[in-house]
Amino acid sequence: MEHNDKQVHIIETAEKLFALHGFAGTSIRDISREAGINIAMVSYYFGSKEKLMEAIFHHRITHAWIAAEEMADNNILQPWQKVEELIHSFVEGMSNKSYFHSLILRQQLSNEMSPIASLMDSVRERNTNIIGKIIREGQANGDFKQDVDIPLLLFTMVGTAYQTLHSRESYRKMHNLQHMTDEAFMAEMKRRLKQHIFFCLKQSYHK
Amino acid sequence: MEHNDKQVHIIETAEKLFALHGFAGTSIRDISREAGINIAMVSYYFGSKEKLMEAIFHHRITHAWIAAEEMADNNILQPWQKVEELIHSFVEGMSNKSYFHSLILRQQLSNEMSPIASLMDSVRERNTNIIGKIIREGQANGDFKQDVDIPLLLFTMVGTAYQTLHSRESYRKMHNLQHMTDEAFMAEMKRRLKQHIFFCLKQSYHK
Amino acid sequence: MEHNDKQVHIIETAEKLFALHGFAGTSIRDISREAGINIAMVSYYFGSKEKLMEAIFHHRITHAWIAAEEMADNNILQPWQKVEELIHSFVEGMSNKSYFHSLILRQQLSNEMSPIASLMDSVRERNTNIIGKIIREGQANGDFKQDVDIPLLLFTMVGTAYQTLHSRESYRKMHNLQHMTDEAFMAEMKRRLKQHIFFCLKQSYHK
Amino acid sequence: MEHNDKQVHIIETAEKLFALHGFAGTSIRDISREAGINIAMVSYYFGSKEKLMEAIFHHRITHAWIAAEEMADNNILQPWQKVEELIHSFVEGMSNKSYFHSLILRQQLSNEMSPIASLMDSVRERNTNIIGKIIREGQANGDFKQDVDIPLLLFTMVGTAYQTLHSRESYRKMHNLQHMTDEAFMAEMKRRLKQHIFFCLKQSYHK
DNA sequence: AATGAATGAGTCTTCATTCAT
DNA sequence: GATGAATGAAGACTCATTCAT
Repeated sequence: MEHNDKQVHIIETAEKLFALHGFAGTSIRDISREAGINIAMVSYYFGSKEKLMEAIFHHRITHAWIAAEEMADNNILQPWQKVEELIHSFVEGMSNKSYFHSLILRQQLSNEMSPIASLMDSVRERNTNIIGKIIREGQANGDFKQDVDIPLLLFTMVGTAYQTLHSRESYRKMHNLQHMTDEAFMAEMKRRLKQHIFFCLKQSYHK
Repeated sequence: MEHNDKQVHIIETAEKLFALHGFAGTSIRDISREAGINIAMVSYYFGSKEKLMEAIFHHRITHAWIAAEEMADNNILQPWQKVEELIHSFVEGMSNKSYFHSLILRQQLSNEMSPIASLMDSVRERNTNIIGKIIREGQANGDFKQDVDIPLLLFTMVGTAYQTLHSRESYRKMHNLQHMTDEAFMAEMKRRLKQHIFFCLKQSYHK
Repeated sequence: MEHNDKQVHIIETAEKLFALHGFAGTSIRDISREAGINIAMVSYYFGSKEKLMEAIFHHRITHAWIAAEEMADNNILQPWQKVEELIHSFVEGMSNKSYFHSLILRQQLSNEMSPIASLMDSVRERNTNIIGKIIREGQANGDFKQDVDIPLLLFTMVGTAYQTLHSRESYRKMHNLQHMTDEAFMAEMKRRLKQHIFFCLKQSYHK
Repeated sequence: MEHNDKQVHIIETAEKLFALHGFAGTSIRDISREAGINIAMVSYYFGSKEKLMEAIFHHRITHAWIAAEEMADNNILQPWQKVEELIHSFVEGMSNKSYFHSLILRQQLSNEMSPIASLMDSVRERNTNIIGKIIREGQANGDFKQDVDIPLLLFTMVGTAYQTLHSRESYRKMHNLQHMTDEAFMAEMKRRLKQHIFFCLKQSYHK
């Protein structure tokens, strides 16, 4: 399950190309050309194109969301601070690993039964549980209403973030922010996005 | 630009397969098998696989959103009613043409310059203008705050709806609604979804 | 065997395209597009693409070379005048029906047994006989040497004319005749060509 | 630019088939069947059918005509001996590489602009220069007339040789030489052909 | 451990031809 | 008599994968 440097290089190259052109739209030749490796390396290291895709998911998922779980169990932060922290880490995660999140979205669109699909299902379930734990804690201490629809809340967070990050150029144009540097613009957009999501959730379910 | 019955049949079959498996992941052979037609028909009618994809978009987009434009100019409805109506028609549209909306999402993920991309850009621009018009009307009569971030508002609506409709089975399982018929469940989910989006927007930006 | 106007139009269009791009390199679609007729017309009128090719040859050959035969039997002209006349009519024929002569050359390159090949063989035999008759007449009255190699003589005439007419632009450039009109240049080139061929033959075999 | 044995085998097989049936009339399937190789090898080695055609020309042209250039600059031979030598090497070259010369002729018939066409143009120019050099040398020492039309002279040499070598069977039949072995016949025909061309040129332009 | 050579299956597209009208 | 619709076969080319080295 551990990958050496060369394997990681292939994985991340493939992640990018699969994200941009889809699984079927990316040939092993494309990957090997972009990564500067031999065509036979993919089959050699991963067995097949399919298995390479699975390797990408395992590579990314292994170390993810552990922090979130710890935070949910944290006793110092207030529920709303936890939500804020969750939104923050989610938006940052998505914008840092944007290729991977494109992959997730693509995988979700092809609703097939596959090892990857099962893996993602379990991830989604875990995420729901984390949020559920926070929400229930908030309901217990009177911060949240009783009729919060947790999945919808998760969908709003995920969906809004997806949509915004994938439409960054439209967003920039609509707000006439072309004068900013790329970095400054991204920072500003993420700031507004986090605030916006937080407002959406807070106002909807605040008691 | 007009398509006969057989052409529409091919278009809708391709729309479904492209939505499920992607453009590159769907072969003309797959389409012709599923549609029960000869393999050569696709090239015969549309010229190429690429042109077939364009035909799908033109087929769907031609008659869309005209109602929304009319509604925005409507003088009887209040701004918030218009937003409600917009959410309603958007969610209904997306759930009725779910394959097509998967296609849009896929197209958005491959951020390439193409005739289709330009077409979608203009559609997005039009949608933004419609909402903008409603919001500004609401700001004028004091219904909305002044600092509404219209693009983010659009992204929340679109993103939440996408995410929910594509995760309908997860949603069903999380709420233990397996006892309902498919129709009843969909109706209930859409009801909750519309209400949720409306709350998100209303509470965030209501003055 | 008689062709109506529409059929002749198809024949001549096909002749041009076959000459330029070869038989296999020209599709029935190309022909019908260029001729402005329906795709099914070729099969309808001629049965098949192959049969259309045969029709082209029959169309052109039926009325050809009859004059040459008459001239050979003529009693007034001297043998060398007949040769001169032959060269003249051959060069003119080739430059007037240049597409057809390209076809002949192409057919000759594919040394296949076919109805067309047999037809051309008989034409070549007839041409050889005509020249043979003139030469023998010249040998009888002492104008020609006895050891004239008639086929080689024919090949020189045909080959030189072919080569020159197909390299007209090279010829023009080599002689810096770009200032002339196309018509004037062609006339001049044909004049030189005829004279050149005549000299080649006359000087070689004149007694 | 260097080709291994297998590539040369493919090149020469394709050369033969293209010569006999034309470029469009020869499928990659035909070539691979005749050469006893896998269909994908052509694309694998040469990239495309078109590139294979270019490879044929580069393969043949690279080492050609260098001898001729050296001979033209030779100080021992007399101009007429050089012409004789030129005719000899040209006829031999054409009969040894008859498939390739069919290809050249075919390429010339389709007067298209292509990398190959440019290549052939430069070859033709070089050949003309070589002959021109010899002729001018002959004019200087009084062997040739002043008004020699060099291009026409070249066309006679090339055209006669082409025409004769491609009509060898007709020639054999016309002279009743079926009793000779193929080798003996070819030797005899080439002997007569060279002499014939030499006479044509000599008598036309000898002072 | 790593790779260049090779291939059978599959890709999209075009072909000449047929047939119902 | 003439044609638009339709198709099976074949076209060139690319694919993921294997194997000998």
